[in-house]
Amino acid sequence: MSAIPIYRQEDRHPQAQACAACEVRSSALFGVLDAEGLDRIHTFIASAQLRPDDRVYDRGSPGSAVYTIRAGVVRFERTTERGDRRIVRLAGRGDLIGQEALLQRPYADEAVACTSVQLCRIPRVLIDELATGQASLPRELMLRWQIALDAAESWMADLSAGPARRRLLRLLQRLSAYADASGAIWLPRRDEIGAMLDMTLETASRLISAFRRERVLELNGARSAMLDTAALQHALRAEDGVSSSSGH
Amino acid sequence: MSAIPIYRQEDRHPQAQACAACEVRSSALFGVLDAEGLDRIHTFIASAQLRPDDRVYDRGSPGSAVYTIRAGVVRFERTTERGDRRIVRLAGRGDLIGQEALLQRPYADEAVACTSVQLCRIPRVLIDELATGQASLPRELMLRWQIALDAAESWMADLSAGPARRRLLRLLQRLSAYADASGAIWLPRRDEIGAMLDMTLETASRLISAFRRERVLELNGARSAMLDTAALQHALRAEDGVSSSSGH
DNA sequence: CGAGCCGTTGAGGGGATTCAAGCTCAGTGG
DNA sequence: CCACTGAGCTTGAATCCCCTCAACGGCTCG
Repeated sequence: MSAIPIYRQEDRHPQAQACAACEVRSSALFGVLDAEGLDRIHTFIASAQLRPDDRVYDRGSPGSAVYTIRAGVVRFERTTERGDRRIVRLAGRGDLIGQEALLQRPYADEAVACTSVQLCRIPRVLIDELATGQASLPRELMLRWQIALDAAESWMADLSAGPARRRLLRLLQRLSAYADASGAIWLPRRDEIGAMLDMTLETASRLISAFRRERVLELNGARSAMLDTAALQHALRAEDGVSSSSGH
Repeated sequence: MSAIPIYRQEDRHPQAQACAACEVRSSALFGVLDAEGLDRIHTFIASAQLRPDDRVYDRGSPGSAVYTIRAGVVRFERTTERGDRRIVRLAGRGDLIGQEALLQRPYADEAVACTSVQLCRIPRVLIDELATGQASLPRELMLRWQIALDAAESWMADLSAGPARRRLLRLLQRLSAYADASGAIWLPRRDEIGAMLDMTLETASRLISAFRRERVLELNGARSAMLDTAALQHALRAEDGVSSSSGH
């Protein structure tokens, strides 16, 4: 960027340049920092590239860093007492994850890459240090927490209630928010859909097949699909409109 | 408390004395403040008594205060696009609610008293003011956020999956954490159980009846019951043990 | 090329919903 | 005093959605 003084260009750590050029910076945690601030922290931040099913961190492990998602989709899993796993939430581009590390607490969930994922690892000590100087940082952190809380609650409200068909339609609607440049969405494996929506993989498969017949969805390789958003909205309205108003 | 200087006793605002004597103070937000700190803030804090079904705040209304729950149970509700309400989480003694107000955001949920509830209303501006002086306050706030996030995710993980019987057993287990001095738990109305666990009120009623026959539960007036925790644990183990290990 | 993973589809059964009737209990007013 | 009412709870019967069990096909990979 032309605003950066030339004499510092050569001094700057490659990662500092990467941070300055980062396309999610304005919406991410360190959006509040200026170029000088970035210079101070660059050596501690590491960017990483994950492949599908790579773990970001495990539930219960001592948290020493938070992560900003630059690209891709990450899921949060828990294992119930009965031993089956549940996916409780998704996170995507611009989201901050693993914030419990800032409180020196173990991670609350297992975080796993759904798609290929790019993220930045930010050590806890770095945030601690910055928080004393940068007054706006705590507020920024609280905002991230509220975003996560809101996501968890809204996931609960409209992905865990009603008939299987409606839950899956709602999930597709959410996945469309994570669509890539070509408009293709990440389509979970059938058993992953089951873990998200509390249904069996067979039910998920039958529904996906139905949506294909209804032209709501068009498969595009194994884990990718194109959505017909108009047809999706139509199907959702049909779900919400017809049946009785109490319960489901 | 004998540690409080006598000459200040008469000066102290009644609310300041109430705060100093508050039995949840050590676990609540202002546990980090000393007597002097309490003196400064007392005039802004108002305690309130709510009756069942009284609303603390509405979703969407501009948040100007957070609340600490001193006694009772509060539920968070959302209304789905289809028009039916869902209860996404509970909060109880010692919990901080409505934190989104600190970010000058509208409340994310409707908060409603389940039992009779005692709480303290803390204006946003008061927290803003204290945050500049009291360095430990932001950390304390973040901790509350993480507690809320964890509650929402664990609610999702074990109250929204599996057969109706198991979900209701799990709910009873959670409600036992909010039992009063006599050991009695708050028992929701049948349609409220439905809104929490995504089942019809008839199913909830049938299950409650079954639990009474099995001596897991003994009704104790309309909204109150005694739990046999041993029988409850036994029933839960039976649920988790017998059936197949995949799905439910 | 057989093994294993993932997805699809079918048949049958069971658990939860739907529809319906009746019950208790508190509040109200004749 | 007691029928009247309505809200909440219970229970029954029938239906249906979804789960369970099962078989099969496509695909990758050793």
